[in-house]
Amino acid sequence: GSTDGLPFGPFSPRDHRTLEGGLRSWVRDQTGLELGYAEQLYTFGDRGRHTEAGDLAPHIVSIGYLALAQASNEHGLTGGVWRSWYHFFPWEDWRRGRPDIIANEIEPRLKAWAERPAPATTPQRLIARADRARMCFGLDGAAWDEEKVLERFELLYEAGLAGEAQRDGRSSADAWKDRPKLGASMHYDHRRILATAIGRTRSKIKYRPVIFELMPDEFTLYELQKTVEAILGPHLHKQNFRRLVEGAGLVETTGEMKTRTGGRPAKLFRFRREVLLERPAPGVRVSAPPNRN
Amino acid sequence: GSTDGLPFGPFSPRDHRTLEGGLRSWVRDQTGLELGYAEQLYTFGDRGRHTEAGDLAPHIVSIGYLALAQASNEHGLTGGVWRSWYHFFPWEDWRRGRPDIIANEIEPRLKAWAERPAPATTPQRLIARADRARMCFGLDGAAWDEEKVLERFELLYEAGLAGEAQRDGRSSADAWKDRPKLGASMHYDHRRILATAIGRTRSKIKYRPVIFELMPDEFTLYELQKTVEAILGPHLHKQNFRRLVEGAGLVETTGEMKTRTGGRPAKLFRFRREVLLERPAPGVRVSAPPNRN
DNA sequence: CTACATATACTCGATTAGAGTATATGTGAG
DNA sequence: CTCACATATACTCTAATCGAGTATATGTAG
Repeated sequence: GSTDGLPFGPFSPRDHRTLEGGLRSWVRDQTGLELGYAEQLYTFGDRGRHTEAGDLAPHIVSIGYLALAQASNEHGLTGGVWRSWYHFFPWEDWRRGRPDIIANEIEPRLKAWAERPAPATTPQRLIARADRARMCFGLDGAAWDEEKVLERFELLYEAGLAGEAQRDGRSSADAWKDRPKLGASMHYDHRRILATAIGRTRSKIKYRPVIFELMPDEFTLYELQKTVEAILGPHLHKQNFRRLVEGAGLVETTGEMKTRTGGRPAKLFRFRREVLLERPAPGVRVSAPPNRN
Repeated sequence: GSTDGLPFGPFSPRDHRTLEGGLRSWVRDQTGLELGYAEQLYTFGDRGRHTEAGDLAPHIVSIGYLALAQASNEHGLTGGVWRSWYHFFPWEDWRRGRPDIIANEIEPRLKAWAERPAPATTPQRLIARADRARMCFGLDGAAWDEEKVLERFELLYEAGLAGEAQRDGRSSADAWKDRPKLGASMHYDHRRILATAIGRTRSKIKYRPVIFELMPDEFTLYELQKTVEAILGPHLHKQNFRRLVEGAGLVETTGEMKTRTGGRPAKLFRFRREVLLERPAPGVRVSAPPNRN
């Protein structure tokens, strides 16, 4: 079908010495992309992960990775297509303020779900459905935590609002059963893996300079800010962002300027590699602005 | 031999629905311990992990977990022995100030190692040996980052200062070859896994209230502080610790007092579960005091 | 030449974090 | 019995940081 999925492949110790080496090699084969920074995310091995493929399929354990590549790399794409991650998680894109889908779709449908009794098998200790919805999606004045990407997806999945839930045969007595599902579905549990990756990226850029894995060698602070915003969601206070990034010693000027920015020309900067030797956890330490519901 | 190792066992989707369920079940069988909080750490699957078992051994992929259990649980231990993690990582224990082993053993031996040329196969981008040693162990005035447990162990391993390196056949032209190795070795790559677990725990308690998984239901703030210090290493400013923990809404008084503390009786506290509904990332947000080299 | 957009410098106030002082109240040695 | 001691707890002070705003510079496009 037209459902998207992540690149994946088998690992054999015969062919590859390390897991990460295997990853790089078949991502190269499948997409033509040369990966930069890569880190392990999570290993998915629960029974029934591959319901999509039928119950008789062999048990597969998948090791999810997060990897970054420079945007310029995209031209070399020989297989697959590029997709914005917000295609699969529209509620995560706060760049133009709180996404409408939260108030229009998520909030009412989750509230309806919260009012139905949870199955008796649910352990005691668990937080009530309504409270989970509130904390995850920042409803009723709660704060939006941009790192809780996985929690939010799992909640929607449990509530039967993700396409995958239906496919996996999770029945849901949802009154909104026939309403469109939220965000584009993916093969297997790949959307879960992607959710983990987004959350990890959002957390990581705050204490490791991985943002520069996505940038060209030279860039303006505005471009850097737009990249950070694309990852984190909310838009940032420009003056403070500058102060932050320069004060943290993350960048240095190249001496060049970039004109044709649509305004005053901007200084070009590059990543200041020495920062790795100076600070234990250098990163873009932005905190989300207060809740803007 | 008398070498220690972590509890481990096989996973079969036949017996267990989830990876974590499998973990809990055979930890219970092997040790009698009932695990509280558990989280996946890392999956170790590189070729040659099991050198100890010989080259012909089948390739084994291990999924490392971090799990916490209450101290009182310890009495139920039916298998294995309890060990302080500082038995394996003596340089991580900063509770009584900077451990002597750093100045007496680690610093001179790492400096000697740094002066020898790195093998030609080492990639360009890598940070120089001396700089890595400096950043990892806070030498020459650099800050000590208590979360870099894995980086430190890997450095010692590479430098041939861990017993496992010798066992794994990593030759090292170390002038100190016959000097005692640092910290107690463990089976396979279990010390690596433990290092990952320590680092993750140190990071986690700062933004998740997992510290209470280790505490009894009621405790004094002093006991809580000692537990945090046992995990993080450095000792904390008592008055500020109180302010922090109470101000964050993490605890509430039970109304009871604990006498026989060796001083003025202390109020008893319990974990305030509601904090989970109030703050997105509640935890013991202590930052390490400035470097005390 | 002027509107506009972006770049960049500087200021201000609130909050927080590190550190210290002061005082309260038990236990146990003599 | 009392006093040294250890711990508990309240409060203060100062510096650093953070969010937010103001002011000004310098291009491009019409």
